[in-house]
Amino acid sequence: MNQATRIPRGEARRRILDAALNVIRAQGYSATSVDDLCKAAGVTKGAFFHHFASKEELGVAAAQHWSDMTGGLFAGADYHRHADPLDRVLGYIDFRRDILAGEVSEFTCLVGTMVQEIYDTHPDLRAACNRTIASHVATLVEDIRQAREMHAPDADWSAESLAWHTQAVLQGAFILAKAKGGAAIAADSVRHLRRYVEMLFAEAPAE
Amino acid sequence: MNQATRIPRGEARRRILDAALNVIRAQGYSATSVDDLCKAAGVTKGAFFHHFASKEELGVAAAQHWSDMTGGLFAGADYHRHADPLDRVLGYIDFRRDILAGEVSEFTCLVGTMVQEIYDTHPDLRAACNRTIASHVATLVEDIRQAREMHAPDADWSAESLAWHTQAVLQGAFILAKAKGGAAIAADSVRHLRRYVEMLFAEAPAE
DNA sequence: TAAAAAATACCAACCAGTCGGTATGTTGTA
DNA sequence: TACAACATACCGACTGGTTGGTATTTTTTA
Repeated sequence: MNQATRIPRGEARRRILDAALNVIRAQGYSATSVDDLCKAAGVTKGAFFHHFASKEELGVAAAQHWSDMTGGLFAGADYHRHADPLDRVLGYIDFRRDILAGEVSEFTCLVGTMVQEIYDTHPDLRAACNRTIASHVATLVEDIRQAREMHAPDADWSAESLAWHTQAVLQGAFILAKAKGGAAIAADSVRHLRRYVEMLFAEAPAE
Repeated sequence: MNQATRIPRGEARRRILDAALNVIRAQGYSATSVDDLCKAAGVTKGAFFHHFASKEELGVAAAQHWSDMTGGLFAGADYHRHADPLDRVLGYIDFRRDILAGEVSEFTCLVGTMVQEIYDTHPDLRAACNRTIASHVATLVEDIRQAREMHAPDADWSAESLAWHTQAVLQGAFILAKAKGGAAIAADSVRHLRRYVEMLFAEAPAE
């Protein structure tokens, strides 16, 4: 009967992955059933298990899909245009703050949500989430390293550890936003993060 | 047959709550079934639903129980002995860092884990988690306010926002620890937080 | 027409929650 | 102080519905 709404052949997998991004961010991984995903994607269960051997495998693929989507978003953002690497780092932080708008489920992180629930019960999915976070961290490290060499070469912290710290602040900010029911508290935390980075690179040279 | 292992009358409720703290932190809220909780607590399903009208109501009670347990832990810690409020704030941060040891599920936060999953689907439980975090934040605000007045009265941030920021860092650090499978990365982030607080209160007066 | 892609129908295990009933107090009263 | 009346705590089999996953059939396209 609903021929008009039939989905084009070959698109089921992508539609399931796109649906997973939204549904899992709103409901969590465990509370999201395969049927929920099929309904949101507009496909049948048969199509689902044709493309994914299990729910966990979908989760792993969704983590990679999230990595691809957000990777494109950040790669295309224009904070990269700054000549000074510190401006690129601060531009990244500002970009993250600007994103904090609208519904909570729209700006929070898929892999942060998933790994919170499944880290001890689904090793492969945990590893996939870790890969996604680590690959995003890797895109920050080079700018931070350059900024450190230029502005704070003797600092007692590593570029890697600061890059991971930015992710800790963001992930924690998402949790507070979920608890309070709004983005404002998250933006406050990102502003503290910006101030911290400014101070790290503004310190007077050793006297 | 197992008369010896029968649990004393009146202890079922407490045992369920204690079990919930551990099981939910390890498996997440949604993935934890009522039967899981009953098994871990050594009680029957009948006892469970005698004390809690629903799984969500158990979650709400567990958030309060967590608040009571951790509230006692922090109230009894000896960073409160410092005369300078800044030392109390830094002592709190060090205390949080020292706690980061052992199994991930033993140092992570119950309400952070729960609210991540259920913020959009279980309003009462979300509110309970928010109350727990807010009440912990409240225990920090007074020390931060005093430290601010003493060391940085003209700062362009509020005591409340810094207190919430500490929780963002901690919650985010837990997520990274879950993703990476160890406490080390979390301790790194808490060290960044300490450095930030030190710098906030060490700034030279306006020139 | 062969093979991939998707739909349909179905299963056994499991889920949150219910129910009738028992064991163990606690309270009122003579 | 004895005992009836009642309340609380607990038990575990059971229910309707849902779960992740499978087996089979139909459709599409190369």
